[in-house]
Parts: sequence; C-alpha cells; structure tokens
Amino acid sequence: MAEAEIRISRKDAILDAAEANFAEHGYDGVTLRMIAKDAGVDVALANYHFGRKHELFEQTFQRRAEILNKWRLDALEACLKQAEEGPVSVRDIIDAYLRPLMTGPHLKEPGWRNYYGMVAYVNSSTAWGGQLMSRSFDPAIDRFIEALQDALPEASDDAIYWGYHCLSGALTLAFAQTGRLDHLSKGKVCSTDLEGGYLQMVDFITAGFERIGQR
Amino acid sequence: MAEAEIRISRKDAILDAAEANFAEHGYDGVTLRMIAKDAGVDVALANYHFGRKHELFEQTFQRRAEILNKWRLDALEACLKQAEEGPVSVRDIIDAYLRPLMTGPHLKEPGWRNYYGMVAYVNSSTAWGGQLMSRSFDPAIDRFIEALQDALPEASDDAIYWGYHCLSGALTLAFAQTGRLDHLSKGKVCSTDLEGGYLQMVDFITAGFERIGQR
DNA sequence: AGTATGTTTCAACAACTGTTGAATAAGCGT
DNA sequence: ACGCTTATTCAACAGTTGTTGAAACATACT
Repeated sequence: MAEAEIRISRKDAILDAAEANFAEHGYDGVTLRMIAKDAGVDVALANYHFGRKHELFEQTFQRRAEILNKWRLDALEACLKQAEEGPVSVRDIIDAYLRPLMTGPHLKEPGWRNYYGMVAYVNSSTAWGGQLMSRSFDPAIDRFIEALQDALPEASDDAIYWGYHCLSGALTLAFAQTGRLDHLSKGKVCSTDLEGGYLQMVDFITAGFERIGQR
Repeated sequence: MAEAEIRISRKDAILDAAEANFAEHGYDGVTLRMIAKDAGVDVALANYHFGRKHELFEQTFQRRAEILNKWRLDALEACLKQAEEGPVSVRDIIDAYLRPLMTGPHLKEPGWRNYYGMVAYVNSSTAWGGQLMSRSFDPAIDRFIEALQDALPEASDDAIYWGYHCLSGALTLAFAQTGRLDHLSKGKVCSTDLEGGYLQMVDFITAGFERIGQR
C-alpha cells in the first residue's frame, strides 16, 4: 500500500507545509511547530534542512518564483518573436504577463494557490515587500518594462512604471483571494475565479497602458 | 514647558504606537510590549483600555476608516451634484475615489502613513482581508460602484467589479510603500510619492473603465 | 559485519507571549 | 479632607517561541 503511493521527501513536505501556513497567516503568524506538525516531522528537522525560520520562508518563496518567471518570459519571447520587426501589441505583452499565472491547470493545485497567497503577503508587506519581491522577480519584470517602453514610445517613464504598479497591485490582490469581491458584489463575482478575473483584467489593464501611450 | 506642549492622552498614545507597529510588522509581528514601550506606558494598560489584542487592532484600524470614508463620499457627492442630471464622467468618479486619499496635507502626518500601511496589510491578508475590509469600507464603496454602473450602462457586472478590483489593488499597493518601484525604475520613480502616483493612476484607471463601457 | 555519512528525533534551553488580579495613583465632586 | 470612580502600574501566571547539542536511526560503501 505504502509503496503504491508516490511519497515525497520529508524536506519537500516541510516546504509544502510551510507554504500553506505562511500563505494563510504570514511570517510571524506561523510557528515552526505548526509547520512540523503539518509535515508530520519533528520541529528540529526544519532547522536541519533550512537553517533559521527566516531562511525557510525565503526558500519556500523562491522555489516557485523561478518556475513562474520562466513561464512568463517564455510567453513574452513567443509574442515578441511572433511580431518580428513590426511593433508588438500592448495587449500581447499584458497577456504574456497575466495568462501564464492566472490560467492553466496549475490553478487546481493547492500548492500553487498557497504560493499565490504568499506572494500577496510579501508584495504588500512593508517589511519584506521591496527587497524580496525585487530579488525574486525584477530581472524578469525588467524585460516586460522594456517591451512596454518599445510598444509605447510616447509614454513617460512615470506613466510606464506607475502603470506597471497598477498591474502588479491588481494581480497580487487577486492572488490574496480574500473573498472581498464576493461580498461586495453580493455573490455575482467570485474572487477565487482567477480565470474569470484574467479575462477582465487583460482588457482593463491594456486600456490603461494604451491611453498613456497617446501623449 | 510641559504645559506648553499639547499632550495626547495615554489612550491615544497607545493607538498611535499600535498603528505604527502594526503597519510595519503586521498583527502577529507586534507584541503588546512593543506597543506599550513606544507609548511609554505599562503593558497592562492596553488591555485595560481596549480589551484583547485583537480588539486593539480592529479599533486602531477603524479609527481612521470613518474619516476616510467621509472624505471620499463628500468628494463623490460633490461631483454627482455638479453633473446634475447629465451623465457623470468616469474620471470624476475615479478622482473622487483617489484624490482625497492620495493628495493633501495629511500625507505629511506619520499617523496617516502608518495607517495606510495597515490598510495594505489588511487588504491582502488572507486571514483578515475579506472580513475587516468589507466591514470598514464596503458601505462607501457600494456608492462608488453604483456611480460607475450609472456612468457605464453598457459594462457588465463582471467588468465593473474586476475593474474596481484593479483600482483597489493599485491603491493599496501604493499604500504599502515598499520601495519596489524605486528599485525597479532605478530611482526614476519614487513609491512614497503618492501625489505623483495619483496623477498617473487617475489616467490609467479611468482609461480601463472607459474601455469596458464601450461594449 | 563494520563503518562512515547523512537524517531524524528527543529533551531541554532561556526568552518571550497575552492576559489577569491585586495594589497604587490620580481626578473630582462634595 | 473625604469618598468614589477612573487610570495606571506591578508582579506574576501558564503556555509558547526559535534554536541547539546530543542521541538514535537509516543508508550505502567496503
């Protein structure tokens, strides 16, 4: 029976448990004993594999960040290659930014939903926010900013960066899945429906960027 | 000397200290002893005035929420009254939503900056997010949603609510003031410059809403 | 079989947590 | 000056925190 299941290593079990707990309660709201209990291991094991709590958090955060960056950059590259010479459409850039994260089968996996919760927490935390997000995502984001600047030669730097700010804020708030939209819309809109949100956000954000290019 | 200064009550000193600490470290990252030390009072006094830690957090959060709702609703009312009969412009609605919060002399006060940090934390926290934000702000937000629906009769509910989601995400990320934009733009844009961000965001968000009304 | 190496648990640490009840101080009407 | 109510501090509680060093287990190589 046991050999029929695919058993993950205890090290990965700790990462998974950490992910789920950090997503729901943030860094300080989680104790190493909560994580160890969920992972079915002793408290000391987290220390053995990952060092201090701080490092466990960062490693948990970065594990999926790289996957995510690759998805996005592949999508961006594909749309740049497809345009070949001619100007790239703003919509395609925004789509390359949002689609890989907000659609697809990985949304069914609790691991990814949990990770998204962590991203939401980190992105708007005054303490972690700037540092950790920049370290994990900025190299990839730089490419998107460049592409937007190319597609919108008339737009000022201020407009481009604050436009990206709007995009990033909207995405990470979607990641938090707080259920606020459900309450506000009296059930008409579901904030856990990322695929539905994706369709609306692409239009909305694209319009924003196109407007600032008309200066 | 002492009678020349305007001394705030110890109760208010606790609220101020709580605000600053919760903004920087979130709920679980703050201990009552940190707050008491900053306020210059004994630990037990927080309990005497506010009950449990949980209640202190909520009272700190709600203290300024009402002020903020009033600012916004006054601005909305003014622009609705000014339009009188004719259709209200989308831009004026967005302006009424953003301007009172992102511009003005209160931005110089550390208390308000701290409070904004709390809002950022609460809004994208999976645990607090839905409940507390809805309780504090939704009655006012409902009015803005109505106004947007009136101004954009062709837009679907999905589009309106996800549009508001983008607006809310962008605003609360601005509140977090993480310094990420500074890093990403290599110093060209400053994420603590809310007034500068306001100018860009009004254009960007207005364009988004106007687009979804053209269906 | 024995040994070296990497995992995992056990037991304990000093420090810190939110909360409480009793003790003390302050403010104020009379 | 007295009593009464409200503020504030003090001292302590039982439980929890991250972290560690030593001990026990597992695994693979010789």
